[in-house]
Order: sequence, then structure tokens, then C-alpha cells
Amino acid sequence: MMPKNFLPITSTQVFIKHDHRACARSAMEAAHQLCAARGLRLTPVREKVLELLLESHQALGAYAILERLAQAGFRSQPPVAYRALDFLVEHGLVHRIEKLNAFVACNQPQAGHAPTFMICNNCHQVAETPGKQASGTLGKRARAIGFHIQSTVVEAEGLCAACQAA
Amino acid sequence: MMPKNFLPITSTQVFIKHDHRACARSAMEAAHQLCAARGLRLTPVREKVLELLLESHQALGAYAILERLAQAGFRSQPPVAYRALDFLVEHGLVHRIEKLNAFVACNQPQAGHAPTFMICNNCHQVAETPGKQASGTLGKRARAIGFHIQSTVVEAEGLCAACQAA
DNA sequence: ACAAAAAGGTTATGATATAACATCTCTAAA
DNA sequence: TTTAGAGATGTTATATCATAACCTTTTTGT
Repeated sequence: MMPKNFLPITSTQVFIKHDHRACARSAMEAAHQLCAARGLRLTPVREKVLELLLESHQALGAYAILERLAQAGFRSQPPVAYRALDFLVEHGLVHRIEKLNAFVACNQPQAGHAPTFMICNNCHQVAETPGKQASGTLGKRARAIGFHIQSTVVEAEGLCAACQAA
Repeated sequence: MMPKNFLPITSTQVFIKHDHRACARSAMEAAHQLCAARGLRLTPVREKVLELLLESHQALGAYAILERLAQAGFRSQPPVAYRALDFLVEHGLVHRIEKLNAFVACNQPQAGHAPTFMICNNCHQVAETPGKQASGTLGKRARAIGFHIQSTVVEAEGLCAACQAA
């Protein structure tokens, strides 16, 4: 039987040591499948941006992405990065971290999730924990005042376990 | 007896019809008291910025504040607004809304609270609901992975009760 | 009165994001 | 298979948000 307060912290939990390459590879595969299934075009720029984010396992700003794109032979005007990011965010392959004005790859792309993020102020990694829309405290508060939630931002800054130890 | 899931939605709940002037006046008074108690200086610019935010009952961007400051006879270089805002945010009199790159007055200035915000996409008012640090789902998730939370951002966008009706 | 600290004034620039419009490239229907 | 339309990309320019750096003024503690 599962423990009472089971939280599905998965292999996608960034702070936990794991094989980044394998993790990135499987996320990229998931992205391809998702796009195929929905008839979306994961064009070269879009794929490259996703790849960069998956590799880094950190939040990257649009201009940091732009630099890396340029190094990889893509054009380097801001709209190039922003358009790719818009696409990826719209389809849930990437999330925007408001607190950082930056972006992270989603490691479990799927519809209708409302993830929460833990941002380590020391190692600058960002962990995503899965969440359902309107669950928990926020949903409760919204219902209490008749507020209809369309989207949520839930982010915590602090120190991950490893960085506390060090 | 109080209902089981009692949530302290107070008179400070912006979406609910109330006397803005009285509300702003009392919040301003609370700010003065708080500053007196802590030996902080609520200088003219700082007070004016807080007043502007209390009046508007909406989130205002730094440059919107700057315009209004200029109209009121203050200098209008960006640092003027940002410094005042820094002070007010630091001491909990104003909160930053990350999703909007904007600021709202806190209607219940007090130490150690970690409020959550509901942003109406129609009337653009922002409601603050009180919250305690590390309570609820986010705290649970953090503990599950040994993450030490230093600060949180919890914001929901959607439609307030009044705007749903209309 | 004076030194130190805090606040404010000013210039310049950095960082983030989008508008607008031209061109290219796929896809699907004629 | 041509061609219209949608979607994607290229490019220029500019809007929006935020801070660095340095100097002067005001306040506070001694």
C-alpha cells in the first residue's frame, strides 16, 4: 500500500542525481511523440531550443538561449528565441519561471498539469513537481471567493537538499 | 463553531464591494504605525507610492507609478520609483506580482506572511489572500524532497466572481 | 558640530520582450 | 500541379522593465 501522503516525486526530479543525458533523450522523444500526435511541427529551431533547455537542466533566459542558438548556426534576433519559446510553452513542453524571467524544459509534457517549481538559489537548478489544476490550497481559496482560475504560478525559492548540506 | 475549512477571507478582499477610501486610509495608518514601530522612515516619495497603490487597488507597473509621481511633483527618473518600491516591498507594505511585473499595496502589512494573489484578467484587480509560509501543498512538496523554502510566489490568473457574472 | 548612514538626484545603460512587415515553405484543395 | 492560404521564419526597430554608478542632500547618533 502507498503511504498516506504519497507525493509522486519522480525520476524527473532534477535535484536527485540521475543520468541527465538519458533524461533529456527521453523527454525529447516524448516531445516528438506529442507533436506527432497533435499535428504540431517541431521545427529545427524549436527542437534546438528544447534540446538546449533539456541539456542545461537549469532555467535559461531568452537571450542566453539566443546566444546558444547563434553558436549552433541559427539566426540570433530576439524573435527567433521568443517565437520558439512561445510555441514550446503553449504546448506545455517548456515552462516559464516568472521569478527568473527564464524558461525550463518540462520533463513530463502532458495536458492540463499545473506544476510547481522549486528554484535553488545556490546551484540554480529548477525542479518541477507535478500538480493538478485547482487542487490544494490555492484552489480552495479561489473557490471560497468564487474566483475562476485559468492559470497558476507557483514557485518557491530556497536551497535544495544537496546545497543545504554543502 | 467555525466551519471546518474556514478561510479567513477578510474585508481586505478586494473583489468584494467595499469602501475603497476607508480601506486605503486604514491601510495607510497601519503603514505609519508599522514604520514607527520599526524605526523606518516613510518618506514623502515612499508614502506617495503607497498611497497611489492603495488608491488604485490594482497592480501598477513601476513606470505607471513614475508617471503619477511626476504628476504629483516628484522627480521622474526610474530609480525614484524603484527605490521606493524596494523599500515598501522589503518591509511588506507592497507586494510584487511576478506575473504582471507590477506591484500592489498590501492591505494587511505584517511580518512573515506568504500571501497568494488572484489576478482578474477582466477588471485587472488583484486580490490578496493571507497565507502562512510553508503551509499547504507547496510546503508538503518541499519537505518531501528536502527543499528549504526561503520565499514563495503563488499567483492565479482568472476571472473574479463579478466578472464571471458579467 | 561633526561623522556616518540613509535617502535622494541624475545620467547612462542593461535586460527583457514585442510590434510590424516582408518573405519563405509547407499543405491541401481545385 | 498549380495555387491559395496558413503557418513559420527573417529582419528592423522599438517598447518595456530594471539597475549600476556616482554625486549631493538630509537625517541621525555622538
